[in-house]
Amino acid sequence: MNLSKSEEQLMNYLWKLEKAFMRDLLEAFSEPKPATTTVATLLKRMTDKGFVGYKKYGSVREYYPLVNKSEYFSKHLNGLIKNFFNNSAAQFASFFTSETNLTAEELEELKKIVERQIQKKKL
Amino acid sequence: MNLSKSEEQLMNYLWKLEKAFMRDLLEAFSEPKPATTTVATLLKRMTDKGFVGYKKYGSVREYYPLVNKSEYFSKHLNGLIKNFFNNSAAQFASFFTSETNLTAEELEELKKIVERQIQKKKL
DNA sequence: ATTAATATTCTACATTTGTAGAATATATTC
DNA sequence: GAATATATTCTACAAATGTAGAATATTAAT
Repeated sequence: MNLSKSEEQLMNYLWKLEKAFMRDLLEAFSEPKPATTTVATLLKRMTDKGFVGYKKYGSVREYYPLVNKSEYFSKHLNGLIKNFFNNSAAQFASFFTSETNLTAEELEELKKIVERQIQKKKL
Repeated sequence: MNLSKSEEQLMNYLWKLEKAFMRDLLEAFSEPKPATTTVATLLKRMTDKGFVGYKKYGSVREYYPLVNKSEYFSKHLNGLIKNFFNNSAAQFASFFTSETNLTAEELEELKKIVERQIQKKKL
């Protein structure tokens, strides 16, 4: 089961807040904010799908993510990679660096990151 | 307007084939293949959405992509990046290298790619 | 306690998506 | 040309999604 676009957006707020009451989530949206009931519906669906949990304080719920962002994201990314790059992460990486316009600094940064990864592998 | 999951899959075959008749597309699917009408419906929707064009040969159509794969993909990716990484490609890159498990060779390859990009920037 | 604000549940409904049958048009083969 | 295979159009329908009103429960404020 997967999150839909708007569920994903809400999930993002939840990841950022780490835990949140309805109020907090509504605040997170920029204008025009969706109706409370809309958010409630989404939360219910997300809960049903197993992406969101909550703790009850009286009758009010404090929601929190049940999946962590990088986990979710990397699954996503792997799907994309599989779908578009015959499952080759390297092929994707190549595409990524040429198509995403990183600045010189970002590229240097990326290079360092890669080097660090290489070092790690060598241990 | 965006492609749905199964439209995307079909689009992938079309990108690979560059141009194709109904028959070719059906062949591209692995078992269990969808019904011809299913593919036809998808093609019609994709045509309506402006992602696919065709040339008529008599009454039969040879379909071809109207958007190119990297273009489509990079838009996609940018969406993801915007959505998950506050629009920072570098942040994404960092995530990517640590989460996607590239082999040592792939990392070296990636490093070269990045270096090449850096060189390009310097010109 | 009464009122006002909020949260939750239920219900609803238009769109989009996944999937394909029926009917029809066309092309191919014997 | 009759039979067969194939493509296209039309119609259909269930599930998922985006969105929210109505009703209700709960909490906070006066």
